[in-house]
Amino acid sequence: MQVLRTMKSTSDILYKDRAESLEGNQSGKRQQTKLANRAAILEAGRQIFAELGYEGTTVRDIIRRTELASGTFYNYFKSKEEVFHALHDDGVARFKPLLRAARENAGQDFQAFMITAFEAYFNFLLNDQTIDREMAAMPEWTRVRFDTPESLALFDELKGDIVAFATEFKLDHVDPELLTASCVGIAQEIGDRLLRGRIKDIQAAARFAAYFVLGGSQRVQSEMQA
Amino acid sequence: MQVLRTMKSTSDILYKDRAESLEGNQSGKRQQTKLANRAAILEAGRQIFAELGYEGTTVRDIIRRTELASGTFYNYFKSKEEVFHALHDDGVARFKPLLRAARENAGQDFQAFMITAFEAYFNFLLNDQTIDREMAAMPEWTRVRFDTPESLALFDELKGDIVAFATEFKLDHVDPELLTASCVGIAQEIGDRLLRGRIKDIQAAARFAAYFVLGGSQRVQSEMQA
DNA sequence: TACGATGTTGACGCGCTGTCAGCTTTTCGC
DNA sequence: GCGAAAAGCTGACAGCGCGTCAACATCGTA
Repeated sequence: MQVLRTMKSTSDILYKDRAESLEGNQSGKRQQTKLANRAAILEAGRQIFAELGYEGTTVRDIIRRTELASGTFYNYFKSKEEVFHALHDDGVARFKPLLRAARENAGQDFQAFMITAFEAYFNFLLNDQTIDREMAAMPEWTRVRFDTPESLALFDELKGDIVAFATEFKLDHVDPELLTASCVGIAQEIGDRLLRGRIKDIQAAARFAAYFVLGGSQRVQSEMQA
Repeated sequence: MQVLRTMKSTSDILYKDRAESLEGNQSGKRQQTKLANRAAILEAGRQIFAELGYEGTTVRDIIRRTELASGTFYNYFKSKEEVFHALHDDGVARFKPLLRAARENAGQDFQAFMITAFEAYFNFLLNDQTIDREMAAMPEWTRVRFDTPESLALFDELKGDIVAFATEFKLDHVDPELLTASCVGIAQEIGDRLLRGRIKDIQAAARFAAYFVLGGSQRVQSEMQA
């Protein structure tokens, strides 16, 4: 049985939009069911991953939460991994504009950019319906981390921004690769602690991270040119 | 058939030592085979994980590389996850003394401590027989990350060191939790890029990270007290 | 309406999981 | 040494998830 009625407000619309952009968007009944099925699988996946963790969930668990037959799953995704990647990329796509906004609003102000960017990331992590959020909050020892092309593209964009500011501020002895890596590492590790409640204050954390990066870059610059 | 002859130089001796410290160490034949079996499973696990990745390997793959029967595996470990954790903790245990040495040698010199610690970590990552190394080098999108109690203990020790230095240098407005998180994040992210060859020069990376942390801490201190 | 195209269904074979009754080896008391 | 008991190894087995595919249902089209 196909799924058509199970359209649930926010996230499904997102999935649908994304899917539409990938395929031709004639709106025959065929196309509609395909979209609805894809959305249903993704939504089910999101729920199940949040409940059972990545390792714990099976393709069967996901498909059982929909009204589809097991075989149908494989018309849409190759594996649970692919579902997770789709959900992850979805999150990245939603975050991207926030990073862009941070850049636009900051103008030439490196510090403002950093503060806004970190704060946007932390807020996103805590408030958006990211799968990563639910999973990081789980008390497991074994975590999964994803480096999809989508994430890597985001990192590259960030690196571009950072290089631009670094040039502007004459940080010519600061390796952009190392600097970007550091920013990402700091964001991830602090983000993780925010998710687990070991750190509470988002704004304080964002300011910390921003000042840290600024001070760090300058120090590297002065030490390296010596 | 039990395994006794398969003793292979370095790593097995490690496993054996660790296991011995856990159990009573009478050296009856029984005890000896237990040690050898445990070591054989761990060594097989190390190999298979490196070949097939975490997700890709099964308990059967591991046990098949030893001369033991499938049921025997469960006398030693509950799952492949537990094998991985044991291997991981093994690595942590080998790294710990390196961190201690860095602290001892540095004396009151924060900068020296940071440089040595980062360099020790990066060298360890690249040269020691860590499973994490082999796995990070794999071109996968889906990675695993482990936070065993052993790792967490290491982080705590690091945090202790950092707090000591922070006190010494009057960085009283720098949140130790955030600072430690940043150090760990930087180390991990740069370490990852070293493993994948995106960054080559270990010493340069270590100096970068150290100066970055020092400059970052100072900047945070001055900004936060303002 | 009728027919091809497209998509769905669920049963099937395969491989992995964790267990357990039966067997082999070691230990221990005498 | 010897024999019984304890410890531990073994591999077959039931249960389940995986990915496939022939049969079936539904849609698009003339």
